Amino acid sequence: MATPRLRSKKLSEPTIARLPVYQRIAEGWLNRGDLKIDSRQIGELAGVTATTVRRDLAGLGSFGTRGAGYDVKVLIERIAEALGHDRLYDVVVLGIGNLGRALVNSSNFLIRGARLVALYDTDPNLIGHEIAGLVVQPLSDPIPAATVAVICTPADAAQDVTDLIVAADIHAILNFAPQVLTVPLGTAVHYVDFSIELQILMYHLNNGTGPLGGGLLHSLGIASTNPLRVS
Amino acid sequence: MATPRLRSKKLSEPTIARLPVYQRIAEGWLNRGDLKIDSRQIGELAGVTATTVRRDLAGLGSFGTRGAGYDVKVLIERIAEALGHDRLYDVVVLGIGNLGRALVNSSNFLIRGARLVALYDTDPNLIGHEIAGLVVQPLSDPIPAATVAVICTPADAAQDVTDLIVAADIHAILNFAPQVLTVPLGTAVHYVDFSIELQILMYHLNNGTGPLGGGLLHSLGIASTNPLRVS
DNA sequence: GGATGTGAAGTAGTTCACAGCC
DNA sequence: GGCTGTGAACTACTTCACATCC
Repeated sequence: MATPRLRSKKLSEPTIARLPVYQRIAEGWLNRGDLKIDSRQIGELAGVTATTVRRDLAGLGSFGTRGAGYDVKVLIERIAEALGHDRLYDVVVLGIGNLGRALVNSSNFLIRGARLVALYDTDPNLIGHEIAGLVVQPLSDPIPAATVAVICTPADAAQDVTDLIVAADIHAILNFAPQVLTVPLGTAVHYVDFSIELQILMYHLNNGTGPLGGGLLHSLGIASTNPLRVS
Repeated sequence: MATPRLRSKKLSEPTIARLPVYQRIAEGWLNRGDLKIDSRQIGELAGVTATTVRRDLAGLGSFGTRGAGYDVKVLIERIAEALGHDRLYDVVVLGIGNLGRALVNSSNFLIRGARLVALYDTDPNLIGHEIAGLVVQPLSDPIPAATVAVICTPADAAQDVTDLIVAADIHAILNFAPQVLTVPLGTAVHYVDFSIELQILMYHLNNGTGPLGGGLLHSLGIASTNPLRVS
């Protein structure tokens, strides 16, 4: 058996969002020389229950050893496979302002499998300059048929840029502009919106869910020094 | 009746994340002079169903008019109330690299109610410089008892900075560093992680859920040009 | 003993369908 | 007519509890 090359049937959306966190935890563990980790340890560090961790990982095929936990290296590898890190992804970034520069220069943004292939902007002062090893191009240049486009433009430019992206036959967009995009059916858009994150925190501050309750457990979870529940 | 000052009992986590999107849509509507909007229109622009919009808004008290929709101004105001925008939030930002600068200079990050009160960094070249109207301070300076702390440091500095934040009696943290934080029970941490967003898109690219399926409908939803389902 | 993996139960969120009101 | 607001049905996710295997 041993789970064939078939990309594990279908993972739930929350699971997909947690896998990169588990992977990062495992990498930290590996760097410190630990070769085994169990679901309780992962759960504590990720801010979720051990059961959730086991269910998530069970979805990638059974590779844990009962009584011992998971082999850290295998864990990292399995998550990489599940997320598709074994393929190569060409990424273009449009809008090289502060945010765009922060992203392309960040050692954490482009993980294994992702490769930056082009940068675009409209600012004449930026065009021609080399950033992160690439020369910033004007938006009038043709956009290559990359895998993922990242939008870091101001909100009012985001839709125009999106139209260019769609015309370039790119079907996945990561949008940092605070602007809902209109795209043809078949193009995936994922939104990252800083102010929304701040507003969610603000809501919880007002309603005790956060500071007083102690168990926020958001999208990616909350870590606490008393990881073991009072039970 | 008319919903008293009581902060609407309790909103679900997904609802809270959608409200800012509705609000932004309403603001765009208002800027274009439209004073009425209905749940179907909001839903199309936000990438969710009209029913979901109505349920979300019903949680803020019944202020829609049957047959007509919602008054845009009232809608904006009600969401602001629900999210607690009528209070004042002091925000400190720690780590003024590219990302920190992008945030504090962004017109979208600090919404009504949020006020930037201090910036911190360790880089001697930055300390003393004025950014976004504030002088960057060294981390050795005392941190004021603000409402929210935003961490934009590299991953390896994040935990140290967190300890300073906790010592300063701040109970809400927005963390942009790719690092799970350990905080005392009672401190809310919300994570924003760019590489995770990219990885989620990559997963969907591999599994057809995104580009081929057409209906991603992520955390914040996907917009499509054919908003009406083929039904 | 100890930790995985998983049916079964529980909980949360979404969608349906329609009564109620404008 | 049209659109809101909501009980009821459904779907998705999490947690419990335990059989299973090292």
